[in-house]
Amino acid sequence: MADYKPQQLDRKWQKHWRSTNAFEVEADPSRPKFYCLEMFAYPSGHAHVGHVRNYIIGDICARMKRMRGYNVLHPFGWDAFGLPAENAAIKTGTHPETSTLDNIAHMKGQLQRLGISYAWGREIATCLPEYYKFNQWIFLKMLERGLAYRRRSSVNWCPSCQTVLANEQVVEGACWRCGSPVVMRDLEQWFFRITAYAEELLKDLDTLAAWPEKVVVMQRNWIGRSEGARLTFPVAGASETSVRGAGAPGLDIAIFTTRIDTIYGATFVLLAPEHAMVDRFAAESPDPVAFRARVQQFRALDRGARLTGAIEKEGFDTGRKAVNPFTGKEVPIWVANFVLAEYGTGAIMAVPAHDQRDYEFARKYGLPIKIVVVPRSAASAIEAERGVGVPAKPDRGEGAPGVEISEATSDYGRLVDSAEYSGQEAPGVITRMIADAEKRGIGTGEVQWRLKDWGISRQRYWGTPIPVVYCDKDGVQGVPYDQLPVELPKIATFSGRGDSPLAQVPEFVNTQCPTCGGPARRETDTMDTFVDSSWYFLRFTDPGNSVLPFDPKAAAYWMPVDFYSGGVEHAILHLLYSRFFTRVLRDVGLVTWAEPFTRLLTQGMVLKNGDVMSKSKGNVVDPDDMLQKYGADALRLYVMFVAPPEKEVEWSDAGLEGSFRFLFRVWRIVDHWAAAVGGSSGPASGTFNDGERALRRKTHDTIRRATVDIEERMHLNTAVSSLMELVNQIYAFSETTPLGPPTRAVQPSARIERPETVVVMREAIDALVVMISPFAPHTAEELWEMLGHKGGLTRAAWPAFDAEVAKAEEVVVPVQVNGKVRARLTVPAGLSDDQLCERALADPAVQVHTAGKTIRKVLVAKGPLVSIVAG
RNA sequence: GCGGAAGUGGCGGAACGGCAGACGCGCUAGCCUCAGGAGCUAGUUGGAGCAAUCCAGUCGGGGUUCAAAUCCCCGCUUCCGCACCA
Repeated sequence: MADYKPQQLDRKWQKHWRSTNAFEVEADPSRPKFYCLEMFAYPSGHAHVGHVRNYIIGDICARMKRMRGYNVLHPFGWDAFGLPAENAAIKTGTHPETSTLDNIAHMKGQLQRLGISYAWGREIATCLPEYYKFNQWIFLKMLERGLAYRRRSSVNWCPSCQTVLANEQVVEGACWRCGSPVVMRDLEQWFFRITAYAEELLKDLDTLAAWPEKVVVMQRNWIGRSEGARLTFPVAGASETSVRGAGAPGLDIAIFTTRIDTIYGATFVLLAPEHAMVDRFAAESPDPVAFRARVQQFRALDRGARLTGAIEKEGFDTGRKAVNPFTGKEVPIWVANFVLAEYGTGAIMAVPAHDQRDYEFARKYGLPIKIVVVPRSAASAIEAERGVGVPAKPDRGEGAPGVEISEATSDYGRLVDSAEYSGQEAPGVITRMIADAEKRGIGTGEVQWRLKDWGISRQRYWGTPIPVVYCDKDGVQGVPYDQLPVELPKIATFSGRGDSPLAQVPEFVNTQCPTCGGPARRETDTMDTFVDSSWYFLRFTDPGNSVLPFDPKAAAYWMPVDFYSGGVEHAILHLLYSRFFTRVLRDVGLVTWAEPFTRLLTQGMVLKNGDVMSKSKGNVVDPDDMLQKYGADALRLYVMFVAPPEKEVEWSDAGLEGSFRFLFRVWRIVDHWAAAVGGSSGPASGTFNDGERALRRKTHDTIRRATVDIEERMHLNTAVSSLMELVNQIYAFSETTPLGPPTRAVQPSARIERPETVVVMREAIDALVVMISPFAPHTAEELWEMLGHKGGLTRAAWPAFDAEVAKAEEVVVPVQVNGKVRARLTVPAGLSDDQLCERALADPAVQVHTAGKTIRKVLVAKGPLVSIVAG
């Protein structure tokens, strides 16, 4: 027997694939395309089996589709900018470029040793000017279209290191390096106006039928559309005219609410500590110093406390009043720490009876609570109680009905104590109240989004320079296209001090104004690395283009990505930004559709000792160790067999060994039969005996199952198990032939008398080797060669399923009596329902259970299966 | 709190309303072997029985159906996401 030395096969076939450019492709409109993509990698240095699982999943898909006749694009690249490399540079002095390129080289080797079938000719790395030039190009397009803009925004600042910190550098409110408390600092920053696409991004989620429901829901929540009304609460006493809603500018408080139907219960107004009106009230207050001190307390406290969990709701009275535009009554204005400045208008009307947060706040400070909605279910009970006329408690103040409530009820229902709206019900009354507010000029219907514009400025070195210059005379200007890329200058030392590292490079900062030629300064911030990953899948369609991000024709052929797989941690940001970018590029005219990823798979993580693998936990399984022991194929097969791709799995050495044993089992049986079945060809025909027909049935049934499991259901684990079943049956069949089992040496006298046996065995073994090749490509290629096939496996034809052959001649039909299986009839296939019923009722085991009972019903269900109801 | 997913042998997991536990790991017995942590064969949900077979059984409780792991309702548990979004 030929030795099975998987490590040698790995080397042999990987070399072969490389030297023949086996996986490089060109667009070919005459052939159907398939774009298979795994999320590209951050080059951290070492891939562990958790990362690698994803690449294997994609590879099974890519290899299978190639054999199914598709022109398969399966590229890989590197998400190569980012903070870790810069952090390392600060610590060790190694330049990010050096460490990044080293890491890429190492990880690329790892993936090649796994035999992943990438078109390496299309490899990209986002840290190279050829790539990030087009980040800048897209930025300029956005700038032209008003989709990129500047505004002040706060960043984390470490006063001790004198530097800006990214969110991931802030650990529990403190600097990652020195542990000092982080403060907020306002800087001018660049934003992408993703909110301009909010409506479309939300609506089109409905078209993503082949995305996991979970991801769609997460995106929907993240976008967070809510319908409501923007209403004006004039500040009392500031201007007499404002009471009628024609208020002097700056003296109205705008609020957003989704519950205008509760407005008669709005007994106070709350402002976010950051609300513009707060500063004004402070200035006008009797004691501005004390006022500002309290505000400052909230502004400072907020951020740190929010990380650790729920903060106690606190606030204080501004001493000012606003007029509820519906009741016409004055209500107090408070500042509250839980009101968010960045959502809605930064101010709310508080309805303590119908909002739990407002309720807690009202209770704490003794503010009035007024019930204005009676939920349908509780209506009669509460009305009965109200009827007794329990006096209002002092802390509920004027207008509070005599109903004791212990929590807010936010259910919809019938309005009470709401002037002319009393007795009406949501949702109708909401529409009417908004219409009335619009008529009176005190408000308008409005849609609010939880999604905010995307701040892309990073005060970092290792990223794409933002292609903008500032001229004292001509203002903010995009760098002209013909001056791209704005290259990242080499920096020798990384101090980790200062706001933006690039600001410390005068040769970079000082430039000329593209308009007047006078002195100008460059933007020194770099882009968020999510920009890089928001369009890389398009770059793969035309990675060498130096004029455009990609040729629209290339994208038109290859896109959209047919199968995209990666970690669920990118369910929101990366995927949402990619959908946003694709729409922008559509509006720019480079592509013609909006959704970049047709089918999405979020693969589960690989755990070790019940925990996510990580260097710090010391539980990393290095694929290279496994390759050395068992070869790439056993690892690939195991990772696919252990569970469905979406599920997380616990790593098991024993399981890996089992997969190795299976491959060895395949190797032995193919080797055992290679001489007998190899070399010859032709369709399977002849007069087959029972055993031969059974094997053919199994072969074709396996073809059907494996094809569906891989291509449609992505149940790679069951695809493998069906192949295992086929192998088991091939072994069993082999035992019945003169050649015997592969464990026994073949007798010199052994000869296969029946040509049909050879034909059937060849059909089974050929199909097996082809179908196992996506999982175990090295072993399969070697066996394929051993069987005398020429031309390699990567583009061999996937076996064709023949329904006639797979059809069973005899079927086992279970018979249920009152829902329990009492007999199994072995009958020829194709009996009529009546014949089946007749035989079922005649069966002795059935008669035992129907004896003495009346047969009430007999039916034949698909399967087939006979169901008898007796009683 | 809101939203999502899931609960099946000792373990990983199968089963597009129709034979629960495919396939594998582990374990048990036998064969082969100088030996085996190799290979082969058989067994392996629990309980009763020499056995044929019978009873129970897919988190718990109801329901729909000739038929439910699967569909519906209530509850429990676990995991994940969002988390004061007005």
